[in-house]
Amino acid sequence: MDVRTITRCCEPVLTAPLGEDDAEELASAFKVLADPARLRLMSLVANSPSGEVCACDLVVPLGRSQPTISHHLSVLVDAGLLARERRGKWAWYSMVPEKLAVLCQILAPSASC
Amino acid sequence: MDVRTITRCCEPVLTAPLGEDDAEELASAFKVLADPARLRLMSLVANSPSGEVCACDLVVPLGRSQPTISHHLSVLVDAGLLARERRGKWAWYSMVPEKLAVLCQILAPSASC
DNA sequence: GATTCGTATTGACGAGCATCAATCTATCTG
DNA sequence: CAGATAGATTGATGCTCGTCAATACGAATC
Repeated sequence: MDVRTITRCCEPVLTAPLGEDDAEELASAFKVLADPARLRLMSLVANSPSGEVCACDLVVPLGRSQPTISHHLSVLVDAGLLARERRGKWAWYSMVPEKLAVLCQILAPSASC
Repeated sequence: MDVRTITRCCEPVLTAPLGEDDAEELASAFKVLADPARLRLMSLVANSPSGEVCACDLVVPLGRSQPTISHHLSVLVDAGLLARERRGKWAWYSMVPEKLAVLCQILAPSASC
């Protein structure tokens, strides 16, 4: 199972025993969400009217250093939860909402489909 | 926001900016899921025909020591994801599926409701 | 080309946690 | 009560990771 490639609805992991490899992979996906700074970053991007946010506008509201913000943004991009686009000196980030829905469906398929 | 007390549907955190305290709490909830041993334990309980599993039947399939299994089960119970019932010498565990659905709805409200 | 500015990377430090061995607690059975 | 068994707790260890200071990279401007 590759969490990052699952796209169709209703792939309920909790309706079949989970092997060690699959569990490791799914745990890695949740690990990305298990950090308050990353959740706040996603929240700020998700609530931007334009649908994207400049990295330069994320350091102050988060209250962390610039390298820390850059690190968390990279983790979110690597996980496929955010998309990065460079424009000149600035980096703009936008949501990839499908990834969240996939994790949701894995957890609670009965609630979604 | 108290993740463990939210019961109604559609409480989309990602449609409103997330404060540091709320983010910390939500991150803690995901941290519980961000471990392969705990995911496998939940998977085994969720797939039990009787709806409950004796702790004595979880040590061997997980391939971890008895104290480690006991530790993870306690974490899951404390998070409200599993319920524990003692019967004599044995401890039986069952799912509390509502908690998973709550996390799902927080993440991807549009997919569920 | 030199400077400036935004972002990414590197290295180091400290906290948190998954794990196990040893021990303790509780319950059942002679 | 004594022994046995299931589960929880304690203490220690090693690893992961969030964080920051310092630095490197890249693009725009002069």
